[in-house]
Amino acid sequence: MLTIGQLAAHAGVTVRAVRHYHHCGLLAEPERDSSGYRRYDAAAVVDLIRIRTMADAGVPLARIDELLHAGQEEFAEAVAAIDDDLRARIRDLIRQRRRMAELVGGERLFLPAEVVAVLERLRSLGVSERTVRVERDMWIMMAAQSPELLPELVAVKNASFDDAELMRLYVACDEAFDWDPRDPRLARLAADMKAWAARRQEHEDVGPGTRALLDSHLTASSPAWERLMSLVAAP
Amino acid sequence: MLTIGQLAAHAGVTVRAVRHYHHCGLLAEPERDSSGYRRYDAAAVVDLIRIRTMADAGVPLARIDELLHAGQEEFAEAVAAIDDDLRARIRDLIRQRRRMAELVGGERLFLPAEVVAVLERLRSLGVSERTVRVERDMWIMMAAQSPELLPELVAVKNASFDDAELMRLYVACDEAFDWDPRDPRLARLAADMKAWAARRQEHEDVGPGTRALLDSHLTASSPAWERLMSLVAAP
DNA sequence: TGCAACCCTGACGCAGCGTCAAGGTCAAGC
DNA sequence: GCTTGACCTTGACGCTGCGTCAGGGTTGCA
Repeated sequence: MLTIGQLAAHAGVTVRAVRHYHHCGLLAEPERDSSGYRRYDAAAVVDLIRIRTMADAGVPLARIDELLHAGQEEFAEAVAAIDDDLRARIRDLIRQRRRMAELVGGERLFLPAEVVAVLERLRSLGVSERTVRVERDMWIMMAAQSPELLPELVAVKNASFDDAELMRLYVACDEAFDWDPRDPRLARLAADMKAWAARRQEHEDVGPGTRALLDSHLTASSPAWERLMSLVAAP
Repeated sequence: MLTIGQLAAHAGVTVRAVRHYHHCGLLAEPERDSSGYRRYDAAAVVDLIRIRTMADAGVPLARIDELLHAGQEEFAEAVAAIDDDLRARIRDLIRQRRRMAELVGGERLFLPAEVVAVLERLRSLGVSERTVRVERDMWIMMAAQSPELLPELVAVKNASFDDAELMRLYVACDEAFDWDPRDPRLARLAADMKAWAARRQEHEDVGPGTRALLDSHLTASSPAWERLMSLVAAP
C-alpha cells in the first residue's frame, strides 16, 4: 500500500495535485488507514498516470473524466475540439508576439511609422516638445477610434505642411501655449485662424465624438488654447 | 468630461477592465463629480489606450506601468524577456498539440505503439482480456517510471514469446486467475514457475520500487495470483 | 526520546477580468 | 411630477490548476 507521497512520486506529480484531483472528483478517494492517511494501490497509480497524460496534452481537468469513459467516436470528437482550442491559443500568442515586435523605440511604441514621421516634421518646424506631445496624444486617439481613416488623415496632414499660412498659425499657437488667457494677442490670432478656416476646403474628418474628444484635449492642455478655441468658435 | 462608459468606449475596452486597472493602480483614479461618478479627460483616454496596447501585446498588467516609464534600454530588455516568455508558452502549447495528436484509439491512448503490439501478441496467444488489462496497467506504470528502459523491456518481452515453456506458464496463469486460492493446482504451477526461473538468465529489470509496485498490482488483481506469488517467493 | 520527514484539513493567492447583487443617478417621454 | 431605461457606484464570487503557508497529528529512525 502506498501513501499519497509515494503515489505522487510514482506518477511524477505533486502531492498537492493528487489532492486537487480528489477534490474535483477526478481521482477516487481511497480508503484511509487508522490514522486517517490515504492508502493507495497500484491501480491508483495507473489512474493517476492516465489523468496526467491527458492533462499534459492540454485537456482541461473538467473534461478528463468524461473523456476517459468516452467511446472512440466522442473521444475523437472531443480531442478535435480541444485541439482547435489549442490552435486558437497558439494563434493568439503568435499575434501577441507580432505586436510585441512592433513595440520598439519611442513614440513608435503606440503609433504607426507614418504618424511618427508626421511628428518628426512638426519637430523640424521648430514646434516645442510639449505641443508635439499634445499632437501625439491626438494621433493616438485618432488611431484608436478610426484606424481606417488614418492613412487619409495622415495624407491631409502631410499636405497641410505645404500651406505656409497654416504653418505660421501652427507655430504661433505653439508660442501661445502658455500665454495668459486674457492676452490681447489671442484675439488677433483667433481672427487669423478664422480667416484661414474660411478659405480652406472641407475634407474628411473624424466623427463628431472623436472631434469633441480631441477638442477637449486641446482645451485642457492650455488655458490660452482654451480661450483661443472659444474665440474661434464664437460667431 | 467623460463618464467611465464613454472612456471605455473610446478606448475599446470594457468598463470592468477600466475599474480593474484603477484597482491595481495601473490607471490613476480621476476626480469624482457631485454624485460620486468618475469623470475623465482626454488624457485618460490616451493613458488607457497605451495600457491596452501593451496588454494586447501580452505584457502582464503588473509590468505595464514600469514599462511605460522605462527608458529605451530597459524597455527593450523587458520586451525581450516577455517575448521569451511568449515563445516558451507557444512551445508548450505546440508540445501539447503533439501529445494530443498521439491520443488516438484504444490502448494506444497511453502507451507507445511498440507496447500496444506486445499486448496484441498476448491476445493472439488466447490470453483473456482481463489478464491483458493487468499486463497493460503494468506497462503503463513501467512506461511512466522508467521510460528510458522501455525499449529494452519491450525487446526482452518480445524475445520471451519464443520461450514455449514461458508461454505455457503464461496461459496457465491466465487460467488460474479466478481459481480458489486454496486450489491444489496452484502449488504445481508455482513449482513449474520456480523451475523456469531457475533456468532463465538474468537481464535488465525495472528498479526495486517499480518492481514492488508491479508485484502489488499483480497480487491485488487476483487472490489466486497472490497465493501463487507467495508460493513462488517461498524457499 | 527527540527530530526529521511525512500526513491531515482549510484557506488564500495568482491573472484578468466576467458577472451577478443591490443599490443610487440621470435624461427623456408621458 | 412620475416612470422607465440606461448609466453609475461598491462589493464579492467565479474561473484554471494547482503553489504555498498555517496549524496541527503520525511515523520511523538514531
